[in-house]
Amino acid sequence: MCRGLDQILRPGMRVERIELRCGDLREPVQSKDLQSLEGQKFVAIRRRAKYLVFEFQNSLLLNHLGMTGSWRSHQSFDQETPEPNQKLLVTRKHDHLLIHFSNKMKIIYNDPRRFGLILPISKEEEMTHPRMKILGPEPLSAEFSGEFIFQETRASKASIKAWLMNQNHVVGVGNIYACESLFQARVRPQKQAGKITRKESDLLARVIRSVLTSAIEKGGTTFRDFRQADGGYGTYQNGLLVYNQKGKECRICHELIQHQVLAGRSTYWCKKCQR
DNA sequence: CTTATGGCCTGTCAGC
DNA sequence: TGCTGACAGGCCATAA
Repeated sequence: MCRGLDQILRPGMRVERIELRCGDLREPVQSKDLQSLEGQKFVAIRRRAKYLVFEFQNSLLLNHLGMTGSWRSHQSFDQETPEPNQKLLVTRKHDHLLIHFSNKMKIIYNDPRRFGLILPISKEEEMTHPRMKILGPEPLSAEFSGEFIFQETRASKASIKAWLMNQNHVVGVGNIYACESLFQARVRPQKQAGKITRKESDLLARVIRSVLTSAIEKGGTTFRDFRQADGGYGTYQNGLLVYNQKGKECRICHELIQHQVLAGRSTYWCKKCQR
């Protein structure tokens, strides 16, 4: 999503108007909270954990997609042939926020389940905001290593899967990627985090990097309505080894893939390959 | 303090 | 076909 938006948004584009249609998201947001963005130039977009960070001249807009959030763009005005061929702006159900730029480009935030978050903050707050400061290291950063996992899990009585999915420990590892990583590292999701060995920690760090890198390359995992900014689908679901594979044969040992709800989330594993 | 659970929402799918 | 219930990639308030 970040890459898709980066292709569309150009530094210097000015926000003409912010149109909030529904502020009833994870945290309520009101039009007046977003008003100061109007008139500001767009600077850049980046990602921190599962948040998109829109950087403008004087402030930031954080956006978490939750489970079903997505952005698409709309060029409502054809510069070459203005009046007669003007494209109508077509909006859809669950379009909650529209950012209108002065060059007639619009980006539209759509989120059926409204688990997403729109949060305007100042540039100074990026590191100190309660939602930001609790976040663990990026899994693709140097800070995230086998040593890190081993040290940080010593006192934990939670399952390794719950530990990995806790964004305070390491960010970006969601349910699918936790299942897939644990399979590749041959570690059972139910294993107590504090009992993970140093060797398992090293392997886990390596496979998490490779799983996430591969998923990013493939544009993510699409099941139902998760889309990229261009409306396309990711293809990571085609290579899933355990997630959503209940009752199918393990690709390594042909044992049937197990399923249970662990820490409230659907969990898949191979009882023979994973110890 | 840590960990587990239920709930937020709407849409989709399988099964009847 | 239409209905119902289960379930969904995240997170947080609350309970234990």
